[in-house]
Amino acid sequence: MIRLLIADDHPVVRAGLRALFATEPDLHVVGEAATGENAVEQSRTGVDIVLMDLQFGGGMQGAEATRRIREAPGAPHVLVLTNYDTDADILGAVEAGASGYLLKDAPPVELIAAVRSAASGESALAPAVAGRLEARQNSANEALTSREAEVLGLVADGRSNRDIARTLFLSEATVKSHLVHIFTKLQVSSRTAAVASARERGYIRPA
Amino acid sequence: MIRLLIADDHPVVRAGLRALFATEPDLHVVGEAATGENAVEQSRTGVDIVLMDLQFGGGMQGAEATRRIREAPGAPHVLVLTNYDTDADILGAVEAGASGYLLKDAPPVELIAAVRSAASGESALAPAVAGRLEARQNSANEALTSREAEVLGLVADGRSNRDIARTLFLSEATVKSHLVHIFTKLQVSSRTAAVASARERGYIRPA
DNA sequence: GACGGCATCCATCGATAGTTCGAGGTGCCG
DNA sequence: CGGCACCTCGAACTATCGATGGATGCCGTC
Repeated sequence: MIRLLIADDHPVVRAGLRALFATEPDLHVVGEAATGENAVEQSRTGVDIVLMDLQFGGGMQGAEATRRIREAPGAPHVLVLTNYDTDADILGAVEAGASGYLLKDAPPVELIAAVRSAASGESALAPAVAGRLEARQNSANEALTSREAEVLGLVADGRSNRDIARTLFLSEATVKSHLVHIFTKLQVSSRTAAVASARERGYIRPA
Repeated sequence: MIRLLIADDHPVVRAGLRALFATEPDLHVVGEAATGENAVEQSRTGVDIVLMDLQFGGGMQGAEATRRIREAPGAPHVLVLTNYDTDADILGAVEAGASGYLLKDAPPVELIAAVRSAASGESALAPAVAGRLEARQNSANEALTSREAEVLGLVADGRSNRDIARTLFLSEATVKSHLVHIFTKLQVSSRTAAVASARERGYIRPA
């Protein structure tokens, strides 16, 4: 018997997961949480698996909640279930101690299988997700330095090179220099393409 | 008796909606569609309300599907049910002929109420959404034309003016002209700033 | 039908961004 | 200490962008 805790701020999604697991005799949904804080609390009450959404309307986010849940001794496994497969999200979740990462549009069969493997201690990464993680490892050399990320962040806000230079107390030449490195690492050739690429890869917050 | 068609590419969400409406004796889910195309087909089979997601994994998107559904004589009402409340999405859905616009994190009660009002021909906009629409009307002077939005979308993907020109079969000069109008309306002075501003205002998809 | 308003289209020219070299300074690590 | 990675800057050059100004056609109004 596997006891499940569902943590998602969407009532509809919670109902869907509940309905889905109702068809499996050995899976029992023993709790629902609509916030990250609530999920952490309920995870202490004797559950085997936490199904965790990464996005919550407000307050603690899924990654942080996952970290807190995993801190406790004998903590349940956390299976992250989210909409997006951006690298930043995935990496954040895995670093926080998630045993698996699934997308919400995954077929039910896959979802149920993932719960069972997580319960037996195995890692369960959706194939598409696993591929991305691997790709990221292979191209880890193209990670931006903190200074480059800082510059890129300002570029994403629509600031000009001169403007960025003044903000960071640099010469315009230095800003351009950083940009050249950014372009190379992201394999693009303009600032707007760099921003687009960075968004895709999850280097920049979506909104 | 109200017959419902659920159109969403997430199995979990479909199950959740089904479970949710199962508690209401007068609401009957008579079909599910996982694609926009499928939703259009099934809408002809005698349903009263279509619950439509805007985002689909591939193929026809929700707005286009809504438009096609509403084209038919005696077409069912379409209730858009989505994750985001960006202006672009809302306006697109309403223009396509949606009777209502709800967010997926809305409480079930609100959702069920919306279905009933839509069935009786009323318009059902979530309060938060209605506010945004009104705000948009007030500042309607800065609304982008469809051509401008098209250009801006390509700019946000990091494409160059020449590239955009070729894609839209225009001269580069025309693309620049559209950009000038976009800049004026958004009160910015560079393409990256335009993209940043458009994101803030919800003219562009978050991810 | 003359009119203004608007969306779409185009061309020229100064301003900005990006390239390509160069180089000096720092801090870290084996 | 000698590499190495990172941050910093300059200067000259080219490509692209953005500003300015003008053209067309469509639509609704009076």
